[in-house]
Amino acid sequence: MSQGEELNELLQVRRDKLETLRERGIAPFGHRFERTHTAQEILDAFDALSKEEIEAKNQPAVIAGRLVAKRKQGKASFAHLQDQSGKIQIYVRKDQVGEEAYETFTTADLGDWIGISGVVFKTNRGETSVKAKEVTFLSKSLRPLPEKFHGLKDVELRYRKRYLDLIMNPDVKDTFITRSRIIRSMRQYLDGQGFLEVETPTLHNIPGGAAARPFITHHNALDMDLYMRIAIELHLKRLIVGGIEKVYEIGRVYRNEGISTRHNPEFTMLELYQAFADFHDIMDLTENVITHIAQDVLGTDTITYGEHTIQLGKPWARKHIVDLVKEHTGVDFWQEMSDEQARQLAKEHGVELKPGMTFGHIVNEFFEQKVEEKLIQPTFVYGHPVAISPLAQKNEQDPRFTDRFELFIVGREHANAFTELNDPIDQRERFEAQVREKSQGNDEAHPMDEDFLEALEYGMPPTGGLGIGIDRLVMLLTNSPSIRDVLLFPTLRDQG
RNA sequence: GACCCAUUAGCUCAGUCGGCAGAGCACCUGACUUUUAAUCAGGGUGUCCCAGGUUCGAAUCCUGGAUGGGUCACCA
Repeated sequence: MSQGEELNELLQVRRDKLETLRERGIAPFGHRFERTHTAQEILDAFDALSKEEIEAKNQPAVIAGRLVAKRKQGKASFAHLQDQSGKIQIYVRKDQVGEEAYETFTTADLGDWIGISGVVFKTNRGETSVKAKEVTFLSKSLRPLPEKFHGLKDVELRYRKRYLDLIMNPDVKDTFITRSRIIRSMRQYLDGQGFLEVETPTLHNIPGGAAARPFITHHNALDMDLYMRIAIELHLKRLIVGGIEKVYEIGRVYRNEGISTRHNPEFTMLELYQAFADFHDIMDLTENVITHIAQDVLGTDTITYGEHTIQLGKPWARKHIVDLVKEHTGVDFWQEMSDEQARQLAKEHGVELKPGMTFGHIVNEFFEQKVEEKLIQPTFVYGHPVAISPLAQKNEQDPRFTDRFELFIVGREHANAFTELNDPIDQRERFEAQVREKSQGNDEAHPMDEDFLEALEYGMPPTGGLGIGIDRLVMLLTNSPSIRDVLLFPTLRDQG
């Protein structure tokens, strides 16, 4: 509440009640409170028992929660308290708690935090509840909660005031609990495979490791611009050079791009590098880690996403990008051809190109415009063209393509991986090609990174690397249609 | 960035052809000792997103803007 804001009746009433509490010697913002049970613990232990069985146990319980429903009935009241585990009904009688405490309870507002000490019982209607012997006022709520039946639906309010969304919509909390479990499961799996988790800088001197526009920031004391990282890649590969053979980081990356149901400017990536491995090994690892997470967190490898039923059970399809383009369009990019011939094919098939695109870009455009959205079941698409893969090793048989794959599920990219380019001379040429692209207007082309090249020149073992977008994986496993549903506080414009 | 849609009470939403701003929940007053979207009686609490314009008169029509959502673009 800003200082000057005039209080409407709803807000003023609550402030008046706060004063009344103070006058009666009750702290409106109280102190520690020791409880014996959560709401769910009581339900788990007693809900299956009969009214008589519960009565015979005469089980004391101390609970605490937010008052979310209240049904006053003269000298007795029913209400529901909500804690992190769920809701439980309480029954407060004037003749049990005394006049003072009953007054405190009946004048409490929805949203206030209350502690109850009493015994577990079951009502005539069969709801397991706690009958109060003592009422402790814990904390005052000065603003009214959203409506109890319809909840909070306004999407903008749900994102801007996520706490209200969490109070009113139980599914939301479940999604974020699942998100936490997914990440924990991922860590446990990788740790079990002997990977070392590390933390590398998010402030970079050169924004590399991906093709994306960065956020620029400034360090005052050094008087220099820094970039928020767009990928973790180049630092983890330096660690491979340093002899850490299995390494990963789960962390935030930042890309200065558009916002959509699948893109947030900051998002969470897993990146992982394994010495002496190639992209085939990484495919196996990717399958293993995702099916492990699904089994561990959801207990199944068959999941529902929107209208689709997805089989996450192994093995997943593995298809070359050129074969997929051929399958879906009839165009055969295995044949040797000039950039001009490729452009002609794009024109014939209605594939839109930007100026300066070469053979490799055009193959990729065919894939993105004609194939990608059709890959519903898990599919490893491999063999991406060199032109769009400046950090991947070339394929030995056909150097137009690389030993790289992307994982597609429900038509979306979920992972990107390759046999890492460890030839510093080739890497320099790739960077130089990217710099040329940049000068031709591709502002997402990769910049030259001399420091990284120097690291490669000391010798990097053959290495397989992987990136998984955690947010999209959570979307998939929680059946969430928008990335904002799996981010507690998605990026929004400043309120006008 | 383009196009489409939305914005009315704390929340969820109506509002007809341009003619006094509405409902339910929440809230306030009262009744009520096993209720549960408690019930009963009474009470409307508002910058109709903002700024202009048209009109005797605008929540409603027009123009511009803000915020959000969707689609597209961007995102290897």
